[in-house]
Amino acid sequence: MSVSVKRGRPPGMMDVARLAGVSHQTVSRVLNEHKNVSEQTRLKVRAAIAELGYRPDRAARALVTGTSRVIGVVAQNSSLFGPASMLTAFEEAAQAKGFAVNVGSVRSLDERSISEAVERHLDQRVAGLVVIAPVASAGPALEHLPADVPIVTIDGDPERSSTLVTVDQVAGARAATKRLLDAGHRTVWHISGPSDWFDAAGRVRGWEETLTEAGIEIPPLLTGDWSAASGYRNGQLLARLPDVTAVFTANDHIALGLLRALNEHGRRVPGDVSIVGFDDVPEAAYFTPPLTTVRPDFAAVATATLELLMAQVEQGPAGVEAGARRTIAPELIERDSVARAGS
Amino acid sequence: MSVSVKRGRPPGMMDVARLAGVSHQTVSRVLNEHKNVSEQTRLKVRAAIAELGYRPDRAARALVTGTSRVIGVVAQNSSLFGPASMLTAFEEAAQAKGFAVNVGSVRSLDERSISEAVERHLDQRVAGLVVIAPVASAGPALEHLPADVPIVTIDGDPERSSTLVTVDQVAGARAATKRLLDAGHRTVWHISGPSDWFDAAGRVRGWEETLTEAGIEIPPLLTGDWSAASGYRNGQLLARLPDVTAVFTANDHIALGLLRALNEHGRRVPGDVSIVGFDDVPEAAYFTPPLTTVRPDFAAVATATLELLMAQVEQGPAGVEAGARRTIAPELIERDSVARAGS
DNA sequence: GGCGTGGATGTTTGCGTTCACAATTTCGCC
DNA sequence: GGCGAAATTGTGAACGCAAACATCCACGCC
Repeated sequence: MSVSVKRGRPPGMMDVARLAGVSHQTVSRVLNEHKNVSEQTRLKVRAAIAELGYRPDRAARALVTGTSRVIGVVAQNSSLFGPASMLTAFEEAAQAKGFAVNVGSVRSLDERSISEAVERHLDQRVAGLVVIAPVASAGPALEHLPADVPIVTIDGDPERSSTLVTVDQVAGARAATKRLLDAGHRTVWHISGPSDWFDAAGRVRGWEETLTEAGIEIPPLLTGDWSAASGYRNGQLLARLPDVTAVFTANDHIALGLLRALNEHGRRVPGDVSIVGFDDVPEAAYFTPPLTTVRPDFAAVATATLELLMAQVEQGPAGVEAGARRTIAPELIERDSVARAGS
Repeated sequence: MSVSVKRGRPPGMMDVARLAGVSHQTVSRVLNEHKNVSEQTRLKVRAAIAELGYRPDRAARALVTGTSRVIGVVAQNSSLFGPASMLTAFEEAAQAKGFAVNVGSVRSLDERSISEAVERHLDQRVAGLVVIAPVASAGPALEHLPADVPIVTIDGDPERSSTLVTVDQVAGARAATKRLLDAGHRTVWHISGPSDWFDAAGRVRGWEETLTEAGIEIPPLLTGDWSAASGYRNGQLLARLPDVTAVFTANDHIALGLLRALNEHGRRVPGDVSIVGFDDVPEAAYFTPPLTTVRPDFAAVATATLELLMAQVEQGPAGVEAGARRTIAPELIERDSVARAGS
């Protein structure tokens, strides 16, 4: 609080240099932790910085270096649990590495919206881009962007050659389905997410494959939209089919809706029907009954994403390219919504 | 794709000016939509911009104008429904006004963490700051920042003189409590949020006031931490007290945990116990039974916040100061978790 | 003792933009 | 038909910083 001369502009490197009795370049060197600065002057400069309350101007730095320490994230603005969790997990990881995160949320995941969000980020000259693009329509939006901007896609199109981090939906779905089969159920039904989501598709595939491998005929697929409402709607149907004893839902919220439908129809969980969800939302342990579910490791996804991105940022995008990938295996969390068939 | 000469640097205003046959300043004028530019040159410049794929460099602009079009938001990184919803709602609103949003999430809401996050944003020379600071400990962190940075606090300390936007917790709690009383219950219990949260305190107060005004003695306060787990824990207790017939929970997740506890103890909702929650999480309608709850209007909060912030940004922080306030009234959403006493 | 070597510091330049001011053109009007 | 005001365009800074290059100094070596 020593000096509070209210000049128009905040203090710059020059001011610090003057106060410390050195050149502005020396100040710059101290800031960037160059070697070849004597301990003595380093201290003087540090003191001057503190006294003036000086902060380096990122804009000026960005201007001269041509790059910022900001990462742009494109995500859906809904409060869908998965994407939202990804976002905060990533933000935290980036922060630890000294990067700021710019969110460009998007109302819907169509090509146009995503393109616009990406453009906005490009305008800001972000150092890198993370796109949480779980649907096919997002692909084309990323086709035509400058080759030299580092980008990592989360839950994007496995077919495309981009750098990608995904949760292993298939493995998660297999674990869920297998758990139900192992409990002695003759077959397992599935309420899926929206069919244009890769996540949903992967979960359907894991379910189908597991059934097929067990030589079981695949029951009709029910389609939801991640919402509890869709779980309830489909549940109305399932609840009337007495031979339905095991359901794997594409996420926990669908499971919640299903739970209510089953309950209203007098079918007990897990007594009459066993259920496995996906996501492990924090409340899943307090559903009635506590939900057995599949937990994706969002922190791991965030870390992997950042690693891949940093590699590109540092080595230049050409260095790594070739579509590096990372797949994160989810984990089955056992709780009380699964019981042995006929028990 | 007409021109793709791979120069090191992206094209600048100079390049555009040369191509259009005008001065760089004219390009600048076109970009900033100055009057006094003839339609003809405007078109020429636009064409040149398009041809080169030119993007103005925000860093350079920020350098010279001394301000950016970026707003920093400090929020808790947890996936707590309220704060997360605020964040996305605000992001969307800001975007519509042409502002980018920089998230600085924070692990816990203590003074140090918040201070650090604020510092990070200040380093980035944000145009304004939004702090979602629902706890008292956050106050001091905002005490000593430069007077000239626009800042709006969401759900902050009502006692402090800062510019503030809040959900009217007291009114919401009153509505919830009153609803229960109107249904004929002799009294209403409450499971609160963490006591250091203003939101939680406000809800407690609304509950107490309503009871007091009705001449009812206030039952012991049970304290939770927003989690379903805490609802369950407190529910164990409540479930054993036969005279508990109405509970107002500080949020929907607590209600969910309570629901499970009640269920396990064979107490039916709403038959034996009526419940009202708070937040209206998307799944609340699919709890068993569907939860009557209080819905805060996050979009309205976001809009109000942005308005207050913009006023400061535009008129300079001095213009508005004096702690402008906005309070958003929540709405009671009737569903099936409340029944007449003794029915 | 001259010369090289390398550490410490200073000087200059330019990043891409806006701002303040200057220069030029256009046009109305008597 | 010329003069002033307004419209349009251009010129030269300056913003705060890092990179490249230049300078100075101390030290050790043959």
